[in-house]
Amino acid sequence: MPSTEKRISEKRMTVVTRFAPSPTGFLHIGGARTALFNWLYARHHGGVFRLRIEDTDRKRSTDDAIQAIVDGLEWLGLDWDEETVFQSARSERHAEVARSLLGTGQAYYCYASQEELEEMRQTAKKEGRPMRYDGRWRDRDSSEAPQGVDPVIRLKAPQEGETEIVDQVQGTVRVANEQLDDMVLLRADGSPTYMLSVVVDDHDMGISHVIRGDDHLTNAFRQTLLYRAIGWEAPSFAHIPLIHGPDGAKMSKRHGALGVETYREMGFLPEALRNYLLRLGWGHGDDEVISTEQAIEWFDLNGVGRSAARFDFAKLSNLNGHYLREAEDQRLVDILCADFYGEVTPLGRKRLLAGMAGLKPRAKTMKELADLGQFYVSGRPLVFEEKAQKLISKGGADLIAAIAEALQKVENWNEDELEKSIRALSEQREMKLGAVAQPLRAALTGSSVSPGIFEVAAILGREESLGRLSDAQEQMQTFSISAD
RNA sequence: GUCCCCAUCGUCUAGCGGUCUAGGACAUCAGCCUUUCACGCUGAAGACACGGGUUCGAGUCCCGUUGGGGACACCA
Repeated sequence: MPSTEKRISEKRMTVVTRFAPSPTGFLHIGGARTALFNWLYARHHGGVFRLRIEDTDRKRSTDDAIQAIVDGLEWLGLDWDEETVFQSARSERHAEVARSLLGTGQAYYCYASQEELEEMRQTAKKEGRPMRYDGRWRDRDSSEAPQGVDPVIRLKAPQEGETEIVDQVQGTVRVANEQLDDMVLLRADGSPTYMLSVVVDDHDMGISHVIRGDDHLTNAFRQTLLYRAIGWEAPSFAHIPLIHGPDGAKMSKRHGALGVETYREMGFLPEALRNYLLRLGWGHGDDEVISTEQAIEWFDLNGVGRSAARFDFAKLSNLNGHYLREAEDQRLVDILCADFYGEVTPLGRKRLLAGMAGLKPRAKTMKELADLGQFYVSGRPLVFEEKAQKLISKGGADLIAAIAEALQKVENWNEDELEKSIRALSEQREMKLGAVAQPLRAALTGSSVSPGIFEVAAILGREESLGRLSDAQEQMQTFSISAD
């Protein structure tokens, strides 16, 4: 009723945002984006980004999940400020606020049973009314309370009028108070509900901006009512659209959402995921490739779109390929050895590093990069892919021998000399260069696809290259004689 | 069922009344490059959901329809 015209003056207060996941599973992609937006908003404004673990549901919360969330945020490079708040540790404070509301008449004890509540929902549904608690204990005296029933504390919410929130993304949204019921603040066992905890914690933590998923929009109304009842000023809300799966439905743990660690395992780089997530629902003109530094400078709530976006692996892969090409070779080698290969010898690492420039542009993910570079770290003899076997068989033992012979004569084992030698051989045999280069590639890499073969041979070195050539020669007989 | 939100190429989006014969990116297709595969470059195809208004003028504002999504716990 108070004309909500109260101007939220652009005060110079510090921006404090938070990411508040419940540790019931991994950090999924939607949560990661919410965290990213909060982080960017805080960093952009030189504010504070905090982490709060909403573990009030002790039955479903696990330490593993907390660890997964922390690991996920760290991997993504989203660092938070100040100490992490564990909601479960604050239940006494939450209960205290609920009780104080009892004192001011803004809340009341309710003794309704589960059965009664279920019945209310059924009737409401049947009568086409919103499914809500009917307020039967609103004005009843506790003296009427049934014996042996532990009551819950409910908020005495206004039943008429409407509640409005001015959302930074969704704009002004109002809902009739009739739609909102007297929500439970404190459970029968004395534990606080989510709605209460969130409001108290956000207030106590000094959160100025609540940026979260769209699915919380209706909660914002209830929370607004609570803020009002307590007499606190509500933070600024920004409800960002959800990420949908390729099928257009909300991504959830049940529905296609993967933990960030899975993206890591699939070979995506954190900076690529950050860039992709940023562009999912946020835009800055035609800019696509946006560095994190640039993102901090540009990020802004009014760049956030209002409609849900579908997750698209193809675009993420493309972006990943871009960042892969930009990445330092040494870093790539380190990731490969740590996450994708088993034991890698120092020599293998050296070759991998030397060959990285040629490998990089051919991969979109670290996984692909790992497969592509496998031949640099594998010991002899190589396992030959089917296509490689065919290439070698087709060329014939004679050709492999000729190649080996030609290479043996190369004095300076470098890319140029090697190329000259093979070109000469192909001319001499009146063959196209490819007809010679492909069998050579197959013998040196075990594959039909690789970086430039002379570069590969140069990096592998004379001894290794000739060794692989003779391996191919020896193993030829064992190749399934698939003429084609 | 009730309430809320959304609606531009297949996907992500630019567009904040005229400069839109609607731009970019990914994906797709064609070509160039080439020892393979990529990378890179060039080009092609491809969208304002529909219907009413408002206005000199609407992708841009309003209403409705349709379609999608979300929320309705002593879960968070």
